[in-house]
Amino acid sequence: MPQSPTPSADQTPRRERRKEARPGELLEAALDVFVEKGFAATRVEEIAARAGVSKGTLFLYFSSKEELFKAVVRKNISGLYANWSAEIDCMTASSTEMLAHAMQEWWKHVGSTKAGGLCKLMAAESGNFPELIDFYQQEVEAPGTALLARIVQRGIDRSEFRPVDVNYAAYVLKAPLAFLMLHPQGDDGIPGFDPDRFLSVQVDLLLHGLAVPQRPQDMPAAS
Amino acid sequence: MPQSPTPSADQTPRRERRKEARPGELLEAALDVFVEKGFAATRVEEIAARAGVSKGTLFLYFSSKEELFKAVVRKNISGLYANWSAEIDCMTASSTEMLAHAMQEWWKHVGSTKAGGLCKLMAAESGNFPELIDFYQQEVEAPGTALLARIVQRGIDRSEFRPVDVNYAAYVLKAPLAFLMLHPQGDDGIPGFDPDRFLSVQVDLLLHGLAVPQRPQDMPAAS
Amino acid sequence: MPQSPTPSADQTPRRERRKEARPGELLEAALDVFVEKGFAATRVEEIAARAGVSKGTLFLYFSSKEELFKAVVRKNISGLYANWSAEIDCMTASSTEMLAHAMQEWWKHVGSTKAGGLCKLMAAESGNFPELIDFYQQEVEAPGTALLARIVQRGIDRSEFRPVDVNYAAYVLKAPLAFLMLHPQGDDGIPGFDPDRFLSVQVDLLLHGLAVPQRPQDMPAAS
Amino acid sequence: MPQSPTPSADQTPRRERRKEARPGELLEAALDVFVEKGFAATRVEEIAARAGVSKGTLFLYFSSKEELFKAVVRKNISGLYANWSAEIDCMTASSTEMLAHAMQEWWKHVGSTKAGGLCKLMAAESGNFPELIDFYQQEVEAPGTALLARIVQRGIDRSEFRPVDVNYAAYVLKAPLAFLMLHPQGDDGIPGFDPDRFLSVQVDLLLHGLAVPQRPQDMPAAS
DNA sequence: CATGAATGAGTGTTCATTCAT
DNA sequence: GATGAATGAACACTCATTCAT
Repeated sequence: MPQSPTPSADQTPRRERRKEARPGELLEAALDVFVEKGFAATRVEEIAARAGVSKGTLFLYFSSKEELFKAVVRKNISGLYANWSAEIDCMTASSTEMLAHAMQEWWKHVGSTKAGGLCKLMAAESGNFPELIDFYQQEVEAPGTALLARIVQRGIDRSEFRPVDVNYAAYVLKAPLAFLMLHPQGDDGIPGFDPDRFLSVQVDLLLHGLAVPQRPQDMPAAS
Repeated sequence: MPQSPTPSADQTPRRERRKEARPGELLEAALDVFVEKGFAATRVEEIAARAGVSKGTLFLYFSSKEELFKAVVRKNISGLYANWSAEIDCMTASSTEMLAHAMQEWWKHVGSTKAGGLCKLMAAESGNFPELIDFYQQEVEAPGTALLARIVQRGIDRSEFRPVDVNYAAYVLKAPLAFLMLHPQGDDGIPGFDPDRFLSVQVDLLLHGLAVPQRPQDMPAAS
Repeated sequence: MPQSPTPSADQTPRRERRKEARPGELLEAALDVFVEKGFAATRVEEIAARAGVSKGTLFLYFSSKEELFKAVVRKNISGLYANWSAEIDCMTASSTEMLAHAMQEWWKHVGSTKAGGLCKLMAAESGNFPELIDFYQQEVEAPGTALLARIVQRGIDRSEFRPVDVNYAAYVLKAPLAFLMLHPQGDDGIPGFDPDRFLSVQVDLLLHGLAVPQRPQDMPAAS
Repeated sequence: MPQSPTPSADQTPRRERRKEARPGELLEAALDVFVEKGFAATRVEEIAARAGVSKGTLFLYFSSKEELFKAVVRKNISGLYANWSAEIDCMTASSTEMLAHAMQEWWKHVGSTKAGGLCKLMAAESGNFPELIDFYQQEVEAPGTALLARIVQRGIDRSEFRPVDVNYAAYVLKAPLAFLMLHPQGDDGIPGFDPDRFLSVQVDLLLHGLAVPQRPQDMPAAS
């Protein structure tokens, strides 16, 4: 005990400890309210209240409602792509497995969580808030598409996949995720609908097609 | 009820006809503006102006902005799939063609139109209209899924398709349509993204799969 | 009965009559409050309250606090210069009399009235609200200077005045008016100070100089 | 007593000296910011920052923004004219030169400095500080007027000036200074306006008049 | 004494809703 | 019925002031 004679676990004074925790608490509250109400319909005062602070305090940490929203997106979505991209590089699995894995991971960590609500939000309120949509496009949509395109390209390079337009393939792969995200889950959802089952079927179909193979015959290797 | 039982050309004097037409004109204007701006960002004054009436008059027919929105949804979404189902029954094309046709038709007549915009809105601002969500589920989602499921079942029955879970297959087929609807088109959209091209790739992938057939044999190149 | 049987003086309905009076009432109230409190310290709500309307109504007629202020300036100052300039053109008095007249008129109709407070305001809050000061410069200062410069030029042309730099002379002439305006009048003012007397002395000095003429001798006509 | 026990150079430890210097540093910073921004537009936080202390510390020394402003006025305006009066008494120049000198000096040492800015502020926002107005009248306006009046009286006594009402003449002389002070200098000012030139023209006019001498006779051109 | 995190009343502005005409 | 002038409750954001540390 170098310093104070009563060295409890709480060395930092309460005020200071709170200061460091504030942004995180606000970000969490903001995520909840934005997802619940949408961007336009969210009142900053409610976010502040849920974080247990006053309106003024919120603006101490985030300079505007829009900045706060961006911070929420960065914290909950943007960062994930960086990790995933790195993860891809050191995987040895087949590209098929990789694709299935990537989609399942996205659903588990984004789509099925509150972060998924953010994506829904952006799609909905895109018309207004043009600055926000640009940000979202760059920070979320583009990296996501790029990640999937990279896996598809890898599959093509390794002759696992047919040669297709990788960008459109990436969009196709994203579609079911968007679909999943859009649909209300839980009580309001389609009764008996199981997201994981849906993803399995989706991956099976995308990889093997719906059509019955037409009498498998010789096929020249993809040029 | 727009179709009165006595559909004469012009019996009612013009003044009165306008009076009876008012709600319809307002609903039409409201559809336009809501789709363009979103619910929160829409000003009732603009709707009134587009319908050629004063703000006060709007409130004569709809007790609030929210009621007006509900009326718009009810008018435009209900019965969306009524005719289509019948059309299916008398088609003789292959199930593959049917599927491609159905998806393209949906995009052409719903997804890319104002009705599509309404669906986007519903998804987006559903949080604020919990009562509408069931309605939307029953009137739009369920029939759409059923329609696709029927085609898939037909394909399986005729040995055109592999036997798969028809409901999940239907969801899978709806996914790209939802994706398409969600994404902003025109200037705000992804540069270089072509919805029709996207649908082609999608249909190709869903029917033939992404994976190279396991036991590569001779097969004529798909024309 | 097209012509109602009780044709009182009030043919226009009360609501409508008010509508036409509103801008004037608001402008009057705004003049009072702006002069009393300064631009920044004035709350639009107080202006509205003094005009007997709600805050919202004010914005029905003026799109912002700044626009309202500009309108006040236009109504109370800008317009006067146009009249004066025309008046000048048809006067036959000597340039000396004209100058004295112009300055007295300005003091009577602007400087000594609430409008004078506006000028004081502009000088004070010039640092902030750069848009406002540009407007004021163009709308008030420039025309005022131009008017005085014109009279001085006329005097020079008619050999009534010595040839001097007319623009600086105009500034010199404006100086005492600015001085007058700046000084609190009434109870707070300098005891025994009489603005009219001040102007007389000023005009006398500016025209004849303070210095004793040095033995009047031959002097070549101004080239 | 060469090393007096009290007025040493630096007996107090640095910490404490800072403590005692605080109010002065704050007043200096406040002067700067108030003059730059005006009272309403000044943020106490900026004053504190410029003084190198925290916002809270400022309130330790001044109970409110308003009190701080008053203190600034009292510190910077009082005694403005104390020395000048003595200086006048021992000058031997002509009264004409004295007047020109006095006005130029005032502009150089007061009008164009921060103190001048304070006067502008006082005039502008006086409405919000009624108690300061008497103070300003006694400490600034009155002594300034008296000083000029004394010079004019001297000129009359020495037959340099025409006999005029000395008090009003003093006001007339102050007018251009007030005018100068009021007008924004630098970039915001009237383009091409030169304060020194303005003062020259002013002095020339006030001393020799604008009007051509009535009985034009030979007179050497003013050098 | 000094700090700076926290506050909350206050600001200009918007817009759904009302109601006298 | 139809109008549109009027309303006032919100809203995002600011900043003088307080007070726990």
